[in-house]
Amino acid sequence: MTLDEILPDLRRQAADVRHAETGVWAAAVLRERISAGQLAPGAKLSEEALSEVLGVSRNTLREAFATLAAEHIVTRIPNRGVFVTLPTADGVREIYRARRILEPAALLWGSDLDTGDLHAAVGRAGAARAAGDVAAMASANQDFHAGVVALAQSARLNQQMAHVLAEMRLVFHSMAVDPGFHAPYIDVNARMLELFEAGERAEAAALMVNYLAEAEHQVLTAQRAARGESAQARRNRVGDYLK
Amino acid sequence: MTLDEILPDLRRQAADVRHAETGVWAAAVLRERISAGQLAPGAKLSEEALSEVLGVSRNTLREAFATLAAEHIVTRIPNRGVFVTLPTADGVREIYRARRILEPAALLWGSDLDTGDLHAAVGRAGAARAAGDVAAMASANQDFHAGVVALAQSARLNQQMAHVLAEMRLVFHSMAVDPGFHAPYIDVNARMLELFEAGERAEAAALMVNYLAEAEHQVLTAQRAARGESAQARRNRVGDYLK
DNA sequence: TTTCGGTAGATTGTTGAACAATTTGGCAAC
DNA sequence: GTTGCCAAATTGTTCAACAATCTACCGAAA
Repeated sequence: MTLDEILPDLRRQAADVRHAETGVWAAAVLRERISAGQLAPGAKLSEEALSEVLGVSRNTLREAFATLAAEHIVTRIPNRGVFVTLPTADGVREIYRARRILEPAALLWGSDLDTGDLHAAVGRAGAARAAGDVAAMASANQDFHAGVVALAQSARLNQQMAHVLAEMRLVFHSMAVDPGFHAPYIDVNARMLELFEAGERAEAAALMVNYLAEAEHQVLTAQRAARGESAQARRNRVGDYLK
Repeated sequence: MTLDEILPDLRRQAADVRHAETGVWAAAVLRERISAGQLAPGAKLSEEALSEVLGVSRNTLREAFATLAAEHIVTRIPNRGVFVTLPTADGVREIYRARRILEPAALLWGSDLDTGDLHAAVGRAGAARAAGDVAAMASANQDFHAGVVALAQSARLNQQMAHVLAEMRLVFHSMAVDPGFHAPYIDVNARMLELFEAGERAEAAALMVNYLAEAEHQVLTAQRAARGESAQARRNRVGDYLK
């Protein structure tokens, strides 16, 4: 999907902006659009076009860009512009290095007082699989892993995990995802939750480590496969904005 | 130390700014000054005064503020201004919740290929203690713990830890630190490194968990003690900028 | 005296225009 | 097919202005 196609949409959303927080608002709008895949990885975010469409000044838009860049959602190349981050293989490995620390550690040392969100996520994932809804399956899976990190009860780790998952969505958007990709992991998640609640934390953590290693491998493989065939398409898409 | 006192200093530093990156540069200058304690927690960062002194426009300065706010170094209150973050007890607890995940996990699952930085930090800490240099002791201790997280080999976790340690410096700047505060931890660090290199990772991680629990308790106690006696002084200091 | 509004001044939030610096792409010359 | 240079487009940054909001001050009422 190109920038031009969602311009009307964005224009509609740019009706009510109040004093004090326009920059935050603009960042939220862009974050949301990127997360939904409407602004694809590699796309250039033109200052002039976006500021016009969002109805904010270039200065305010730049404040939003600074926020998104800090979240790695967007990449700034000096004097060239701002682009939706296009995940690389190294980027994927970096993501999983972080996840292999955060998630097992949360299982080992986190609080076991409230696992409601985890149960809910497992439930949603199962329902999504039954309904054959791939997007809902992916979303529920992300919720589960965010919930695991939430066991650590640290706002900044939750935020970090949110950023990591946002970048994972970019990874998925930058390649074709096999419809059966997420399905096998649903049972693994359920099993992890079971172990965790039974007090078998070390086992749960070990399962998480295995899960993440396996997932990383699959993602890297899929990404490698996608890279070749979509390189030309991506060039075209980016070309739209550079022109 | 008040803003007025370091204005000349900043003005000197604001000589060479180039195209493309002024905002980043301004953020770096402020980050450095805050880290060094020259801009104390609670101090208001006036847009007009700072932009004038740094020789950047208010717009560019605001871009820097957005970056620092994302790092929690600075707190933005809408329509009131930007302040150097004044750590609260809850803030301290939040920091230690994150550290109790990151640091033990890095010891458990991190790479053991390069412990050079850790040995160096332990060495520096010992030398600093021998020399009675409290600041160097604190700095070396921070280097050690940053080095532990670095074992995870994740750029974003390293960055997260850097932010956490920056906020810890704010905590120390917001209270009087007992000269003997850091000394006992030097041996604990050395012992942790010893265990880690002997392959006793679980033991090293357990020691880390204890260390962090103990440190959190001490910091909270010291903070509580400092809060009452310095409340008036802080009010005065902040008052300088509100005038 | 204390409290309650209300107003004036100061500061932040945001915009739009302007110019400087850099990149890009085309075009000529070799 | 390179190489070098120029023109157009885009980003980087500043400046001045105005809107919105907060703070502090001050007089009126209790």
